[in-house]
Amino acid sequence: MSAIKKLAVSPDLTGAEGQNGSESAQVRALLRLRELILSGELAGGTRIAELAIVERIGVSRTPIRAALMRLEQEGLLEALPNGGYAVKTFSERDIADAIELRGTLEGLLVRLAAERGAPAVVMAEAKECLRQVDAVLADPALTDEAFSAYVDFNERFHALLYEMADSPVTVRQLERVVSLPFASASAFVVVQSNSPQARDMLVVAQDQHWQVLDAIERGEGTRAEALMREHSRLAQRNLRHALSGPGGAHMPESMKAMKLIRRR
Amino acid sequence: MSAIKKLAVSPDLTGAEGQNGSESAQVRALLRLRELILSGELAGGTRIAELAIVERIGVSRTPIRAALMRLEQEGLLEALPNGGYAVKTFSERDIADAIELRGTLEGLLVRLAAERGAPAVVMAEAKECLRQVDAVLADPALTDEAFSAYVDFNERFHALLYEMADSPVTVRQLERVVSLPFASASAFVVVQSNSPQARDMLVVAQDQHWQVLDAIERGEGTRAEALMREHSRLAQRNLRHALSGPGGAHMPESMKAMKLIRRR
DNA sequence: TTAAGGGTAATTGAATACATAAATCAGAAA
DNA sequence: TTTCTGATTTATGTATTCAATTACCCTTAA
Repeated sequence: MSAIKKLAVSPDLTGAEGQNGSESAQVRALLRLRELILSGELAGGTRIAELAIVERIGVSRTPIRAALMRLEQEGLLEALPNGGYAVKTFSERDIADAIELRGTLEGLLVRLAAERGAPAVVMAEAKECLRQVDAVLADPALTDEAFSAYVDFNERFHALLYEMADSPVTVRQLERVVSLPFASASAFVVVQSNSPQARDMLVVAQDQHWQVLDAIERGEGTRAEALMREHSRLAQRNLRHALSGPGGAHMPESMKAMKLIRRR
Repeated sequence: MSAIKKLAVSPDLTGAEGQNGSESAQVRALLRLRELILSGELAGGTRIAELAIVERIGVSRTPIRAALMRLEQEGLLEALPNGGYAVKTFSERDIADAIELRGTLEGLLVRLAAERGAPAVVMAEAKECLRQVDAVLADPALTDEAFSAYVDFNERFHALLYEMADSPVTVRQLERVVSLPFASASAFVVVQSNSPQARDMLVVAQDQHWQVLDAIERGEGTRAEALMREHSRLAQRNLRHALSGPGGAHMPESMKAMKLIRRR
C-alpha cells in the first residue's frame, strides 16, 4: 500500500525491526538521523555536515547522503543553496497549514470514496475498527491503556480510509503530508489526556468517524468531505491548546517534534 | 520560492541553461533521464538499470542514483522491491485524480489567501498578468503565437497564486503534484488549439481567473475555493477529449508524457 | 521432459579515494 | 583598525572500487 517502498521505514518502528544492526546501512542512517532531529539533538536551524553524521552513525557517506535526501523530501530538512542541509523549523502557522492540508486531502479522499463506492471489505473492516473504539470509550474513566488503544485504532482507521478511494495518486500525496511529525492522524490526540474533557474530545472524533462512514456508504460525497475537514480541526484545536501554555506546557511528552516548533 | 532548491530543475529549462555541459553532473543526469522517460525512449514499465543509464549519459553512478531518487519522489519512477527502479505508467483515472488533486490544493490555497488576505503587490501583479491575457484573447482569431503567449501567462498566473496565501507548506505539496507532467497548470490547455471552441475554452478559464481574484479580494474564501476546483475541471474535460480519439488522436504533440498513459 | 541444484554473471549497496568549490583565517597594506 | 587578498582547510560533488545479493542459465537427476 505504501507508495514509498524502498526506504519506507515509518518513524515508529525505530526501535523495533527485530534485532537491530540487521537493517541496511541506509535504513539505519535514516532512522537514526530522524531520531536525532526529532529528539532535538540536532536543533532546528542547525547545519548538518555529512562528516559529522558519519562519525555519529557508523556508516559511510553514501547511505548518509541517501538518508539526507529522503529527509529533505519528508520535509524535515531543507537543502542549503551551496550544498548541505539544515534542520527545518516550523512556525505555528506551518503546523496549522499542515493539519489543514491533511484535512483537505482526507476530505478529497473520502469524497472520492463516496462518489466511487468503497470496497465492501474495507468498509466492513473500518466499521469493526470503530466498534472496537466504541468499546474502549464505553468506560467513562479513561485509563492510559485505553488512550493508547484509542491511538492505535485511530491510526488503523485512517489507514483504512486511505484504501477506500482506490486512488494511489491521492494516497501518495497524503502520505507525504502525514510524514510531517505533527500532521499525522494522532499527533495531537493525546494532548490533553489528563484533562477532564479529554474523553469528550474522543467521543466527538469517534462520532465524526461513524458519520464519515455513513456518508461514504450513502454516496454523500460533499458531506463526507466536510466531515473529514471538520475532523481535522479537532487537531487544530489541540494544537492551539498545546501551544497555549508557556513553553509548550501542555505539549504531550510523546510529541517529539515539539523541538522543531519555532515560537515567536 | 521553490521548496526544492538543490536540484529543482524544472522540466521546461531542459534545453536552456545557457550552454549545455556546464551544469553539474547531477543536474545533467536528472534532465536527461526525465527527458528519456517523457519522450518514451524508456517505455513505461521498463526496469531501469543504473549501468545502462551510465552508458547513455556520460556520468558516473553516483549522480545517476541521486537523479533516480529524485524522479521516484517526483512520481515518474517507482522503486522496485529488490532495488532498482521502473518507469511508472498511469491510468486515465490516475491522471484525473492528479488533476483533481491540483484543483483541490489550489482551492485550499486561494481559500487561505482569501481568508488571510493576499499581499497587495502580488495581487497587482496577478491582475496585470490577467490584463495581458485579456489582450491576447481580444483577437477573435487565435494564432499559434497567441496560444503560446497564453500558456506563458497562464503559468505565471498560477505561480503568482502560489504566493498569495503565504503558506509554504501548501505550496510545497502543490509543487509536488504539479511535477507530474500531466497535472501541471497548462498540461492540457492547448489540447484543442485548432478546434473552433478552443478560444472559448480559454475565455471561460480567463473568466474564472478574474473571479478567483475577485473572491480573494473580497475575502470570499469558499467562493474562491469552489472556483479553483471548477477551474481544474476544464483540464479534466480536455483530458477526456484528448483520450477520446483512438490512440490519443487528439493529444497535443506538446504532451510528451502521453507515452506514460496506460490505455486499457 | 521437468524440476532442482549449483554456479556464474549482473546489479545494486557501501565505502573510499579524488576533485572542486566554498568558507575561514591570516597577513599585509591602507 | 579595517579591509582586501591569498592560502589553507573543510565541505560537498563525483568517480571508482569492493562486497553482497539477486537473477539467470546450464547441468543433472528423477
